Parts: sequence; C-alpha cells; structure tokens
Amino acid sequence: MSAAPERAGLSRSAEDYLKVIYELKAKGVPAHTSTLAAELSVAPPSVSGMIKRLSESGLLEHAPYHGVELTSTGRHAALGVLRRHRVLEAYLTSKLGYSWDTVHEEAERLEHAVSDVLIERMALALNNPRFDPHGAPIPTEAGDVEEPESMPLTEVPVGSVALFSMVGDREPERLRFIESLGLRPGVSFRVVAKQPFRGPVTIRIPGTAGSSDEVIGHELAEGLSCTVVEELDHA
Amino acid sequence: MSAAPERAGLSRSAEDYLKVIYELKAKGVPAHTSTLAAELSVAPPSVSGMIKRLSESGLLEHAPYHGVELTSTGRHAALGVLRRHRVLEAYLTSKLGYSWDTVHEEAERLEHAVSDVLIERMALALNNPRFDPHGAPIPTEAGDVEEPESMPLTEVPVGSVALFSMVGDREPERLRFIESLGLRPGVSFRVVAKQPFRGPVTIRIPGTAGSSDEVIGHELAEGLSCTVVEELDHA
DNA sequence: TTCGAATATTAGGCTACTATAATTTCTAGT
DNA sequence: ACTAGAAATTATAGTAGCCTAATATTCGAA
Repeated sequence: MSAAPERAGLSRSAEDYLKVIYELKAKGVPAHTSTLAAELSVAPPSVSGMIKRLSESGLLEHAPYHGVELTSTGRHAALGVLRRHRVLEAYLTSKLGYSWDTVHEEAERLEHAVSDVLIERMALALNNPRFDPHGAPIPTEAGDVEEPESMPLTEVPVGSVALFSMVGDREPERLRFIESLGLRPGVSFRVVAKQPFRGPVTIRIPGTAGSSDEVIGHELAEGLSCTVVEELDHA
Repeated sequence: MSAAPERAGLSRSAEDYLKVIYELKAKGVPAHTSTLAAELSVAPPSVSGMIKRLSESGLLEHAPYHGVELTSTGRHAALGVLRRHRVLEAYLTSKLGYSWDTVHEEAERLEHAVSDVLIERMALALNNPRFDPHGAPIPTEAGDVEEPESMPLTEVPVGSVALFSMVGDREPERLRFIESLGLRPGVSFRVVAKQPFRGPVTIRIPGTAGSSDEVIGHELAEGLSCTVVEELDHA
C-alpha cells in the first residue's frame, strides 16, 4: 500500500510549486513570493516555508526578499510534472472524450499520481504527441521542450496572417467562449483591425462558406498565443 | 489548483483504511487494530488514531479493544474506492497493456486521484465490465457488489470440476507463478488429488492438446478462489 | 535621501498523519 | 478465579503543510 509514485520524495505540493515556478518563468513573469501565493491560492508565508524546504533540497535558488530560480534539478522535476500533465490532457481528450475546457482539472490531480511508465504508455498510444489540447508543447521524456515562437494576439500586427497556437487560460468558461469563436490551436486567421487603448482585436477566420469576422476583447486576446505566418501584405 | 477530487473530504489514508476494512470483512477476517496495522504497514497506534477520526466522522463503529465495523456510509465510501481501483485495473490492463501482476500498484495510487466522471468513462469504454483482471467483482456506481459464491481451492472436493474465479494476492511474483500454471480467472479444471496435512492440491487443466496436471502448494491454493461447477462424479 | 507602502519573512498555532514508549484492558490457561 | 501475555490504547513527539499576526526589508516617490 505504498502511497507515492517512485519519483524521489516530492510531495504533491512541492510538485505544484515547481510547476508553477517553471510556468511563470516560461511566461517571463518573475517568480516572486506573492505571485506564487496568488497562483497557488495559498498565503505568502506558506510560500516562504515551501521555498525554504525546496531550496534546502537543492531544487531552487532563493535570494531572500528577491525571487527564486529553479536549479537544473528543479527544472527537470518541473518538466516531468508538465510532461505528465500534458500527456494526460492529450490522452483524456483523445481517448476518453474530455473536452478541452474540463480536462485541465482532471490532469491536475492525476499528474501527481501516475507513474512514468503509465505516461509513456499513454504517449505511445497517441503516437508521442508534441502538443496538448491547448497547444502547449509536451516536454520529452528526456526533459526537452520546444517553446514555440509566439506572441499574444494583441501584438500581432494588423494585416498579417497568424496561427492560433496556444491558450494560457484554464477557466472552462473562457475556454468555451474561445472555442465558440472558432478558435482552436492550429486555426489560422488574419488580423483585420486592432483598436488602441487596450481595445478589441478583430480577426477574420477563413471558413468553408466564406469567412467570419470575430471581435475579441483585449484582455482575452492577451491570453491567446499566436505565430505569425505571413507578414503584413506589402502589395 | 485544487488538490483532492470532489468526494467529501476523505484523505488518501482514510480511503485506504476504509478499503482494507471492507476487504477484510469480505474475506471474513475481523478488522482488529493489529490486523489493520499489518495490512496497511503502519504501527498500531496510528490505526487507533485513524479509527478515532473515522468513527467521529460516522464512517465506522468502534468498540474499543474489540474490532471496528463499517457504517453504511463507510461501506459506501469503501465500495467507491474499490470500484475506482477495479475499473482502473480493468482499463489499464485492456487499454494500456498492463499485465495483471503490475497493474495493482498503479491502480493503488490512481484510485485516490481519479474523479468519478473519469471512472465512468473508463467503465463505458470497456462496456461496464463486471470483474477486474484478478476476477474480483467490480461494485456498481450505485454501490452494489455481487460477491460470487466461491471457496478456496483447498476446499474444493477431489473429483469435482471448478472454475478459477479470483486471486486475493497482489505480489507480482506470486501472480506470475499462478499465470505460469495456466490459471487465469475463468479457467476451469478438475481437482484430481489433495494431500492431507496442508499438502499440495493437484488439478487437471484441459487444454487443446490433451490436458496438463499441476501441483499447487497448500498456501498458494488457499489464495485461489474457485466456483464448483460440477460435483464429484457419482458414476 | 529619507520615508512609507508594498512585499517578504519570522513567530507561533493548527490539523493530519506518522512513530516509539508507557500503560491499560482483555482473554486464555492453569 | 487469577494471572501472564497479547493486544489496544494513551502519552508524547516529529514532519509537512496550511494559517494569521507581527516584524523586517526593499524600493520608489517626494
């Protein structure tokens, strides 16, 4: 009746901290105590405590009163959690009928309980997918990730054609709305207008029967990562 | 970043205790403190403590210095854990290539993390299986189990034909050995001899090319549940 | 350049779980 | 019926994680 998977004594909590620290860094946001506290829904002193334990275990470097940085061991552990999470999302979505707005929550709990053997079998069953249902890259077993070159929709220049690559959001409501606009990772569109002062962005998505224009609020648009495939038309 | 599945605040530990208590009762073994301690690999005082918490939550009745009994709430919770465990074993075995000797460990951890929604989807994908790979009956969603009428191989009368229905064991080594004898839930055989003084049992398994006789030690045979399908031949 | 607001940390507590050592209770054998 | 040994419980302590309140540090604005 052994409790935890074989992975060196990292508690579920510890794994969550490492994962969030990694994700913040990937987004370019510095991992401050208060940021982590907000992200993990705990009080700041709890974060201080965990940071202490994690740095004593050599998983991160802590400059008191300044942020934390993952050590290479810590980064490796974080990428392991992330791989498990994303493979789970891909598997649950493609094999067990989960929708992209509900799958995150299930993966969130399972990522701490599955063995690496199971993850590899799921990945194999899916032919080693490279992206999860939200478009996020799945780290390899060895711990490599190819963070795609992308920018928020708000920064894609008007006139250019881009590919919707990934949503950072988790809220089911928000994801369902994004889906209702016709946006899913891989969908391409042209930015036809962008209002100043944090105003909405208008995109045109080509469809079988003509194309449809969608107006997207600034805040929502900030969470949509896009890859520009065709620069502004110079003709 | 919510930690536990929705199921009313039962910790993983608590779920394990309830499950073991249920399983002991199903085997007809009284749930004494020391038995539970041995079964869960914890010290007896830890069991006393958990028993106190669980009875305060109304999940079991405790007669101090005598055993514990599950309340109907407790039994329901235990059957939930058992359903999750067994559906997981069935799914992992049939969809992800697990063998019956290694699947228990994986299910043991996942049973505390999966949501009921996921379990129902797995069950559906398998067409609502009634037995797990070890032949144990899977409780229904409503919490009913049909404990099959069976007896240990050691008690099947010589001469009768029986069906191997279920193994109680978990040890991979032991399971692999049982499999190597040609025994899997559903296999039928005739008991051709039984030595006294806790001696071995000899069974004859019909095969495509004649039949093979297998000699099984008493201790191993005690863990094999069988259903008699044909009484001793009276001819 | 100093001061105040924001942020981080320490201090001190709580719960759930584990453990060992000491004590209590039960029960079986004489 | 008594008593020794087994079994269970209480007493006490440690760890991980969480919290609130109190304190310390930093940094930007005047």
